Amino acid sequence: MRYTRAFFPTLREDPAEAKKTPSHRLLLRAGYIRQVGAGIYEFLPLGLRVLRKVESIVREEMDRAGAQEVSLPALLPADLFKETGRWDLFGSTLFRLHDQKKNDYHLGPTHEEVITDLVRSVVKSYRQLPINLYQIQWKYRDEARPRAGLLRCREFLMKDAYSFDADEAGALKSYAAMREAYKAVFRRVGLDYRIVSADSGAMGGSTSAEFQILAETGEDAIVVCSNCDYAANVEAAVARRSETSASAPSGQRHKMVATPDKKTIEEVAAFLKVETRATVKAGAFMFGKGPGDAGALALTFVRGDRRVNEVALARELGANWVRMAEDHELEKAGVVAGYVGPFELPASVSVVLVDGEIAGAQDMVIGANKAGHHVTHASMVVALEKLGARGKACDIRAVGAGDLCASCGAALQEFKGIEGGHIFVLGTHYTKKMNVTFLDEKGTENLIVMGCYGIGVSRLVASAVEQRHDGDGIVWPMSIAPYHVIVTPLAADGPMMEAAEKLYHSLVAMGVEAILDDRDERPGVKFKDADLLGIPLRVTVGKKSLEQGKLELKARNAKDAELIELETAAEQIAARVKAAIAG
RNA sequence: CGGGGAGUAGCACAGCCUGGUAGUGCGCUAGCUUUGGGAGCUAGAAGUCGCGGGUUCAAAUCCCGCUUCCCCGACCA
Repeated sequence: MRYTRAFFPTLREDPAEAKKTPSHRLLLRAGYIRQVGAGIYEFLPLGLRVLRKVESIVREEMDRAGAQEVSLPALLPADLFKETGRWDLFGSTLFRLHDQKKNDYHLGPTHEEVITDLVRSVVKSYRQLPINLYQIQWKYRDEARPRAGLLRCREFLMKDAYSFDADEAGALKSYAAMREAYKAVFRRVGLDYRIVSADSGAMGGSTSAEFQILAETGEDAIVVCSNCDYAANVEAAVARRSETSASAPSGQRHKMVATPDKKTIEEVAAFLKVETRATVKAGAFMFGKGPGDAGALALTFVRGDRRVNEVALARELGANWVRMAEDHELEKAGVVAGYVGPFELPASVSVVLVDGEIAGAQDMVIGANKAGHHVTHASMVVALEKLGARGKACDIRAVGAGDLCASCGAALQEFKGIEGGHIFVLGTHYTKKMNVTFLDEKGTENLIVMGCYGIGVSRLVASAVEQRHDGDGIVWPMSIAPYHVIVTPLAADGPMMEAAEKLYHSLVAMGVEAILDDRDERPGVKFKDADLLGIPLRVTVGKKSLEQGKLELKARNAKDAELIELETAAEQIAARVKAAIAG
């Protein structure tokens, strides 16, 4: 590509709409993407080339793993989502529309129903299983708040694969194959990532893992063991229960004390002169199944210095949604906000969860269920006994940095991550709802067991930039760079330009993707643009070195340039590109 | 969906409070000089001031409504 003919609209200044997220800022500035609306982007020539490369890597690894590519529509009639209930369940995130006959349609946010319907119409026998079908398709979700450029869009490119097996064991095998394929994809794209166990949500999944790309701008928090291979999304994380200072009986009788206007843990602990870890923090949540469900009240108790993990809470409650209760909801149940405790609870409170870490604690400060009062020297053991069937001890506390690994006891580290991929065993969640069966060897009808596997293709592009950029611009890995090399003559005509032309043509002939910066610009401008674009290799054709029969080769991620022989430059560069792609 | 901010030339922004000829820098066009990390000078082109309504002799500026975008939070199969 000759730069003078290229559609590379770079910006000298940071666009106002993207000051925050590095990938957003740089992809816009370097002319890879343009924003059309909130969470809607155009891919310009450079951006599309990168997107296509990531797509190709994904496609190669999926094909290698035995999956077959299909293309399902982005525009879908509502019937299938209505069949599984997701027409209602998806709520406002679904882009809905109707045709001229007023029939309901939507844009596909994900394609479980469509693919399941396809397989349902074809597969009748165990002989046809297993199958793994995938597509690379634009998905549409009406995100309440699109943000961070390509990281959270309303239109985004996703690879989604769906496996269909005769039984759970087969599904696990398919899952394992996808896990390996994903590892290959993330490695080839050049991403620093962690595979973490994840919450499967309420969608009936049993086994699932996320491929989390480490980045400061990530929306997810993950914990990783500093010693063993344990890693988890904090939503699903568990940790060793740590010693609570007040775990042993104090020998003192529990006692109600006045704590006027001391509502927060910090206020109470300071007032009673105890550590926050010797107090119990109460929480009140409403939970329910359906989106319109009125919900029920659940009280939670965790150690004073802990927080509740709402996802773990939902899991324990078997709920589809959980939110903090409002004061009027507490009042209605006869509970006093700020002074909630596990003793003397009104009968209207039917669900009480006590975190496992304090379930055995014997000497704690707790709310007295009476305005302005707390109870000291309280035993959670006794509290649980008295609660009977209403109470349950389970792990609902949030896990974070500094907690100890449940499997090996080493310290957990916490990172921010971008969810780049997610693999699930879905089981029969969809096949049951959609009645997708096959006949086994004995002629018995069985439900097909599914798995689903997603990779955010456009999100990986942005993620790569999040991990690979510096003050001057993007630093692409060779495998997904839009071009491998940029040839930069320091004059737009004469011997330097002639040598550059010659090198450029040799490179192209060898299959190297090259840009020739044939613009009549000052060197500084060319260097700045080359750095901003992030092309992995730059060859500078300068006067002095050319007179010695040499060229300067500089890697984008290296500090200095090296001199290479003009004669063999093309071969050397081609070899280097090839080696870098191979990783 | 709750809270905050902003829409003025391709980009970044000033002007608005105190109504009266639409401005600056970058980019763009032409010319001259310059040429190893975003050059200098000269001359130019380029704007329904987000949209609609109102007040006024007169609105980018004041008032009302709408809309879009950004940020924080909630949400995120």
